[in-house]
Amino acid sequence: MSSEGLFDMLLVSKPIFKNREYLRPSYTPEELPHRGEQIHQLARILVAPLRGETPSNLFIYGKTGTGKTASVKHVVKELKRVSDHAPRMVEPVYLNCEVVNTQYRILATLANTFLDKLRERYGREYVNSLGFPESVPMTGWPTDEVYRCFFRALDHDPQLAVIVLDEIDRLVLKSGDEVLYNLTRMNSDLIKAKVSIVGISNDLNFMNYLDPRVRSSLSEEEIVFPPYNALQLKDILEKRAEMSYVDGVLGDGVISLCAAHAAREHGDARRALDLLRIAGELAEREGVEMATVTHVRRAFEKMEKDKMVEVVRTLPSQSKLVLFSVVLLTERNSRKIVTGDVYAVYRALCRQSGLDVLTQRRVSDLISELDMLGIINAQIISKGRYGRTKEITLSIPPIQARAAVQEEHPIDSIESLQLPRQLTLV
DNA sequence: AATCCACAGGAAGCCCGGGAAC
DNA sequence: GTTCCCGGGCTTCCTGTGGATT
Repeated sequence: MSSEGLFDMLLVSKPIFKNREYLRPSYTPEELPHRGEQIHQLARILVAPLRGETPSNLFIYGKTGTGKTASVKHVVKELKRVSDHAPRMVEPVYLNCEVVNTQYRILATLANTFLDKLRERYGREYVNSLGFPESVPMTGWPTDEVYRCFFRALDHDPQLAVIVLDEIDRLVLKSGDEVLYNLTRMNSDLIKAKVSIVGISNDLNFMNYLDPRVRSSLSEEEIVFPPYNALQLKDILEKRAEMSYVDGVLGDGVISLCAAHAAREHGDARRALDLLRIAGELAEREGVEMATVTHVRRAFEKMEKDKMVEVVRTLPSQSKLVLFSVVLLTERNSRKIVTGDVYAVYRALCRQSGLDVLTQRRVSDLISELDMLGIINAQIISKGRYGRTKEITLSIPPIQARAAVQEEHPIDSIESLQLPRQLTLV
């Protein structure tokens, strides 16, 4: 192949995408189809304080990819726009508890946010004259000091702080519910300002870890985001496809198939969009002018594969060695793989790479764990007189597993190992 | 019917790192 | 800082077991 033609194919073939950004998870659409009811409820609850009523806290629950975050962001944005003419300004703060996940960091972020707002409104000198610091450092202060700073900055003006805590379960799991307790209690001490907490979670179980007082005050209002069904997903995909794909490049049934796949996985719209995008990217890479259902199928396989490779790559090294043993045996052996074989190879691998050799008892557990993860399949079988064991097969292509494991253990083949006799002569 | 293989998998306890409590 | 406690990874020791073989 001449290097001259290297880019020809890519440039000459017609583009498939108009703008693929609209298919990425980072893009928040203006319009959220099939979430009208939830958005309406959200708006109804959040707008109450603008009419002088006491704000309610709000808890939102729904599986991943059901539009929780997008809906909240959307409503909060609208609310802020409307509130310019209301007696009480709305100041939304969005915090993702996956990132900001301790009491201190949350309070510090809030304090700094409202300090900034104060400066915006009155100028730096005035704010400094009130004895506020330039900013709250992200570490170092006593927590109650940070809290007080936030409190004062907030209560300086009549405003409604809408504090959105996304993935709130992460916070509670890591740092407990003390922050939530403090935040939900604030309203009784605030004079001019008010706060409204919006908690978002995809795990309903975490409520059990909360202090009952926090739980009841956080879930004064609750909104559930049900999964999208296949029809709704199809509708969403169609809208986005129109924005991101060139007209007519999507083959028959492409969107339906993406929707069907995602509907099976608890109606995750994010997954559906990924699928649609990757299918297009595969077609593009091939240099064809249309994405078909075959591309969707391949995109689906690719996504599954990527997920699996990631799981294998992050396995602890002992598990990797066990898995690698299975891979080597799969490549070399025609006979059934059983626990004993795996352990023998595993020991040889350990010795070669200088790792501690675990007991067979432990390796047996590791095998079960790999089975649970779906990387291998281990079935207990009885060979009568010849004992009872697990029969093991690899659930993923050996090359994939190899690639993911080998970066840590560069071993070429089973021949390079010194194995016990009875194994080598197969 | 009894035996016996090659493990499965439960129970108890050790060791270690990390976080909470003092 | 020290002490205490907890959980995870691991070992040791153990009992249990399905079915081909005797």
